[in-house]
Amino acid sequence: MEAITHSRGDTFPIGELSRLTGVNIETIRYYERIGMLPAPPRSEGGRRVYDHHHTRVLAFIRRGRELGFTLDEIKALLALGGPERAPCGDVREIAARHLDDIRMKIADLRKLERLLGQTIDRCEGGTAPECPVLDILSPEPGRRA
Amino acid sequence: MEAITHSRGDTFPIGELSRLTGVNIETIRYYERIGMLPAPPRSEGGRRVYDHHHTRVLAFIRRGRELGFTLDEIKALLALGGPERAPCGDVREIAARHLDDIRMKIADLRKLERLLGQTIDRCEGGTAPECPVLDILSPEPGRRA
DNA sequence: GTGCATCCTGTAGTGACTACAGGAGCAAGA
DNA sequence: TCTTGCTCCTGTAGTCACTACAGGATGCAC
Repeated sequence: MEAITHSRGDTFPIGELSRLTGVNIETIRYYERIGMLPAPPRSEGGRRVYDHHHTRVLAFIRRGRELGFTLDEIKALLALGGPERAPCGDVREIAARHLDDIRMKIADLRKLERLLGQTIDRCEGGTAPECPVLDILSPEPGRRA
Repeated sequence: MEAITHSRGDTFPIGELSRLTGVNIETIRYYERIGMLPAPPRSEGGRRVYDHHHTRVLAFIRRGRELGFTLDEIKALLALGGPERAPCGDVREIAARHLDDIRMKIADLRKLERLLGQTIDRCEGGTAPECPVLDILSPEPGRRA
């Protein structure tokens, strides 16, 4: 009463993997090409045959990307989380560095939010000769003629 | 006692424009190629000769990029802020849309910050077989062996 | 057996740069 | 005058993380 598309219960083609993980088919093949995702076995007809393991790895990659990790960072995490779950400290370091980045990004964006918000508030619409939005971008506050 | 590099007081070569605005030389040429920055006149030897106007436009572009506008948005703003400072309402709309984006980005990053922060806190370092950082990425909370 | 969805490979495009090769111009010093 | 060395030129290719498309093969249901 579920998963009718699976041919043998636990293997499935690329389209199904795509549906399961929400990762675009083209992107899956791209990941394989650049070595992010292990190349799966092929069917007689040459089609990729995936199993649950691929779903896990791909979901991991996807989540990592959503969290803003680069593919290289994710590759490192995957390697660390591999066969024997090597030094957790290493994993932690990657994550901590990443957290710093995130905090800086947030700080920048908030500054920007304030600036842009205030500026828009000062804007009346219409065809005023002095537009605060354009002025905040201009490095020279004085010159408007 | 200043600006020795300027040959004639108010015109200067690309390297100087780069220094003045903090924009990479290659990027300046790139902007010219894609029509972001007006092509300057050339010297006899074929070198680009810039003046203060270019500094202003380029600084505008740079600031816009720092604030996260795309080049297309900046192009639109530049057009709007052009010869006759057309409808300020249009400018406002671009900026407002952009502000929405920024707010969403901030919200996302904060969620992420919390998640990552909590996870790292739970991490002891060492070579523990169970690493919370790797687990937050794993879609299956149960499976660790 | 026919139609059609799904899959395959390979290439090229995206945005916003950045890097490099290979050469020309230019200014200052010996 | 010549040389050194910096700046500049064009053009092309690389980056990241995809995305899109062409042109063809496969697989499955009816």
